[in-house]
Amino acid sequence: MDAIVNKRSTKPARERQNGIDRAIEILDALLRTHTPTTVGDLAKQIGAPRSTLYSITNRLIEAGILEQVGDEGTVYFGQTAHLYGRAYADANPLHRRCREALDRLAMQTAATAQLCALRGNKYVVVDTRDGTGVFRITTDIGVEVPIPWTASGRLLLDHMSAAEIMDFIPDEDFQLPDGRLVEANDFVADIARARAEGSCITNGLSDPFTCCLAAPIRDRRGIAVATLCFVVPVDSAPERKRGLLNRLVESAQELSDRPVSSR
Amino acid sequence: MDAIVNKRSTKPARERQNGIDRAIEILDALLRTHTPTTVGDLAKQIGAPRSTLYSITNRLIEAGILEQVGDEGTVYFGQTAHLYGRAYADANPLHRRCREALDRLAMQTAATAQLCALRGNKYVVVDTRDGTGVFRITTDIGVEVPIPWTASGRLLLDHMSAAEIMDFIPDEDFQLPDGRLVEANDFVADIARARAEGSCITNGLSDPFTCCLAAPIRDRRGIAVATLCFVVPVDSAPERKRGLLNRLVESAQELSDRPVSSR
DNA sequence: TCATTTTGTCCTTTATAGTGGACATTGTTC
DNA sequence: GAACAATGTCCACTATAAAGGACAAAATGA
Repeated sequence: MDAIVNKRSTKPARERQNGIDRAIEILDALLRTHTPTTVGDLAKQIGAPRSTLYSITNRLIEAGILEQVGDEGTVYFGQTAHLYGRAYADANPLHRRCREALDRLAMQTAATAQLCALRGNKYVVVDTRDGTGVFRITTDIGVEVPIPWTASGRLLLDHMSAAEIMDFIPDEDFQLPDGRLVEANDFVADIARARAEGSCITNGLSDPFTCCLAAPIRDRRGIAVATLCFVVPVDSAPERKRGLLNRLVESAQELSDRPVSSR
Repeated sequence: MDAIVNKRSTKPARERQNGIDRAIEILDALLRTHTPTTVGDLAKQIGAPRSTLYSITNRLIEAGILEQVGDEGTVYFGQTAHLYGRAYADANPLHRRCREALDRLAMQTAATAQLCALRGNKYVVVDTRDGTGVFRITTDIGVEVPIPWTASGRLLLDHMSAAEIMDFIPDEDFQLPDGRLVEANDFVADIARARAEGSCITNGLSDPFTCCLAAPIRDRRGIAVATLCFVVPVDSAPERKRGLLNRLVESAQELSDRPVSSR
């Protein structure tokens, strides 16, 4: 049990935690499990006293950030959390434009279109438009996934040196869900190739039946801050994949800031 | 979107506040102002020491719940807040179905369609599909509005007695933006009529140029937990308003059909 | 049926986080 | 250029919240 691993900031797990830290741990635990959870379970997961969690969850419930789900004992995100999130999405110009692009892409292609980004040293799906086809591939928004499992992840690291990359990614994240190991050298080479080509494709990487196509959205410094991504069955026709990738690259370039000419 | 009214305690304004309370005050202040704000401003708004807010905002920024906006000094909601909100919206079955209904309604009618609910003793827009017409009426999601200003508000209170209603709504909320006063008796009568008719229409109430049409989504106990709502120009043709209202009532009834609790 | 586990609440203790200053910078205004 | 207003950081003090149990009640299972 990897109880108190604070991902984003390496802070020494003290014996006595700050209430805000505890609250954040609760929220992140719920995001990770992606399902309503009892307070006792939460306490176990994050290694905190139950009494502490009861008082904090009650306060968060009172504020509407959490809600009691169903009739018994589990809590999950509440309506206030939704309002906070909408405030973010509405205020963030890049995010707004990406949403429109997703709408367009999903509408035109009937494939699952996603907006992806980093969260700490993991990959997350930030937004998605699920495709309409029979093979409706869906992904949970916000669930953290090891970067080497994804096409987007390769693009999102393409401003880093090999050393930085290896330092950034936890060793265990190179192991795929089926047990295979992604070789560090291959991974670094993948990233260089993705950067050179301005896109990335993976076939049956994190899942044997899916193909991921990704294109980077870059800020003015040229750093990939997010990716647009299609998820389609791995056996889709090559020309369809090519067509999808072209659309993706085009949209992602429109969303990118124009690069700043060297100083 | 629980039926039980979200009771957000009127804090006894102690001299020394809990960190979590402070954090919630920060988030709610940002939701209220609906714009990136400096830490100093936040401190002024919620009456807290700047040093405290700096430490709390920094922690929230570290967690991604807040983000620094632009290059200077202001903070606003961050990507993590968005992920929390999406987790809520995806997990809440009623919310999911309402989103689909909004899509349908907005698509078919080209009017602005909204999902509204109570938050404490205020009315908020929870979700919206902005219309495509020339008079594109938009509302900020999550901003609290006095209940008497709205058509939906009348439906959302229709399980309360007159005394409960008057106790629930702050006196000052009966004053409209233009200074007019909503008479308590009229308001209670409005609510009774809305309940009897199963819908509510207001013309030029909170804004002289808009007409609001609303229909209630009820839980199995018959309590209105949310409303579907159209916002159109006040001078729209009566037959159009009637048609919109019919669609609204129909959709809202479909959403009321099954029990709301998630299991 | 009894034995376990889980749940929610309550209490005491003590490490510490929120406070209210001070301080040096930086940005504004006149 | 001086006067003023914000910004971000730091520090010492002490009210208080997280901790760690204890407890009854409810749920679970054997």
